[in-house]
Amino acid sequence: MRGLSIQGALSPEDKAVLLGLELNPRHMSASEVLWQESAVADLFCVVKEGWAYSYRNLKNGSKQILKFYLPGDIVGIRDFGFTRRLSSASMINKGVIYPFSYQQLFELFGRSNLAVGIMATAMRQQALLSERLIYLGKYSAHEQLAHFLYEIYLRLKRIGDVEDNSFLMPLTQELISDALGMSPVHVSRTFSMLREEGLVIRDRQHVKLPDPEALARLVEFNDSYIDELLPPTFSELLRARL
Amino acid sequence: MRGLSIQGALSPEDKAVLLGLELNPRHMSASEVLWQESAVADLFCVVKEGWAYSYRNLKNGSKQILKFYLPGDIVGIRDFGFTRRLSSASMINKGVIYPFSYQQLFELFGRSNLAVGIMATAMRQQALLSERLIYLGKYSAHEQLAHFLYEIYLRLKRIGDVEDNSFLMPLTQELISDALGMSPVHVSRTFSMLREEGLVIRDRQHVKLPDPEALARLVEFNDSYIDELLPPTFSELLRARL
DNA sequence: CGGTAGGTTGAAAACTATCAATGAACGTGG
DNA sequence: CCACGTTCATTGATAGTTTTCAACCTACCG
Repeated sequence: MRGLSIQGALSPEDKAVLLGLELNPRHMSASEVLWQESAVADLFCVVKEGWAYSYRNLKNGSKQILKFYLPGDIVGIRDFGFTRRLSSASMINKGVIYPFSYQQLFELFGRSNLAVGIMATAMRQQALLSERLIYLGKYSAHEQLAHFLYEIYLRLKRIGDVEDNSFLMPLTQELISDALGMSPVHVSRTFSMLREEGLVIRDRQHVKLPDPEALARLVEFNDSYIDELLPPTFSELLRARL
Repeated sequence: MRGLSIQGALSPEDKAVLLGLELNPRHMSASEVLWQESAVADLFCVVKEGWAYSYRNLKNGSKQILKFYLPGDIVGIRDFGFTRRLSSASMINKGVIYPFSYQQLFELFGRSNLAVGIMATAMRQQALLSERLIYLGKYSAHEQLAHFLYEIYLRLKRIGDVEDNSFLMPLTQELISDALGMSPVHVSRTFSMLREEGLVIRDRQHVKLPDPEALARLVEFNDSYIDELLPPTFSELLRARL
């Protein structure tokens, strides 16, 4: 919050809240893990010394790093609004971190449950962005396009725009190519492959996924980030305020 | 906020705030631009009908799409906390959107300037993620690594860990390869190229950028997302509350 | 002193981009 | 209703980038 302080934007109450936070410096050794993906998400950390990084382990054995954290950075707000961690986090070298619970973050938000909701919504968007990054980094065009289509399918399904595994997708292959970072020509070829495998049927804007589960298996889809429900502990806290 | 409503987590005040928002549906035609990158950022939109997308125009003439927005999605919170847009946004087909000003978002945050700060911090992280996505998608290993190193350089400089254009980077080439989505072997080769061009000198963890400006030109670095200052209008609003 | 982790280099294979040509669908105006 | 231009999609051939596999080297650490 140094930025806000510099700009004189913190009220006495804000400052009191900040100063009232218990600082429990935790000394970390090199390579020490902060948390593993799918662990329960209940805190974030400010890095005081040392470097850290967040990453996702991939099915092919490698991993995709999402971000490096330098001193002063905050690790783990990305999972705010989720029940479980979407990615692992680990130290690179030895250092010191200050953990804060999401509950403390709640209190920082004051009385407004709406603010919590907005924050959670924003973090959900970031989760989608992270997933795309993961696929851009380490997967072939084939898996990327499959993942992309399955994501669209789930998002449309959530708002009731999927019927009989079919939906309307007003995207040209050029737009898709600009999203997935490949050439339009290759998008076309990849669509052909998916069609030959019986995974995707497409006629102009009409897309049908005959076997969504097969697609999901192909891309190992983690659909927790599509789900809009807040974790149970969140709901309790939010209701407790009413 | 449907999710919060479902969970019964909204207080009467929250609901009053929501219902008090003026809804000004705006009808958009296909391909109509919501905003261009580096335009002043002052609002976000909820998509009611139609699809939209946010993207970044690249120097090589193509563009990288960051996200597609479906009905119910929120376009443009990503720029909350920035003076100018980091990416353009545009409709795909025709549709309807509801614009809301960032000032309204402010008010949703209630009295807490801290909450605004946290939100802005989170959005800054998302901006970094977006930049990486852009480079993963459309740039060669050479430009990607250059961009990566320059980002680290700027972030370290901000916290005073750069001296004489040199800094300590405790990353192995394997970690870098996992971040940039390329093989460790290729990271090594790309480092060699940058060394031969006189752009990067590296000895184990010691990195020196003899000519940071040349690197910046190479990657067309947009450093606004590193900068931690909030836009002037923000500061005014925040101070007005004290 | 030897083991290990990290880095470099070479050659072959795989993947993807680019270029170019062709075809299908769609909207528009005559 | 048809002709036409435009956009979008497909296919083939070639070139370029990146990966993989392998060997080798160096610095560091017990």
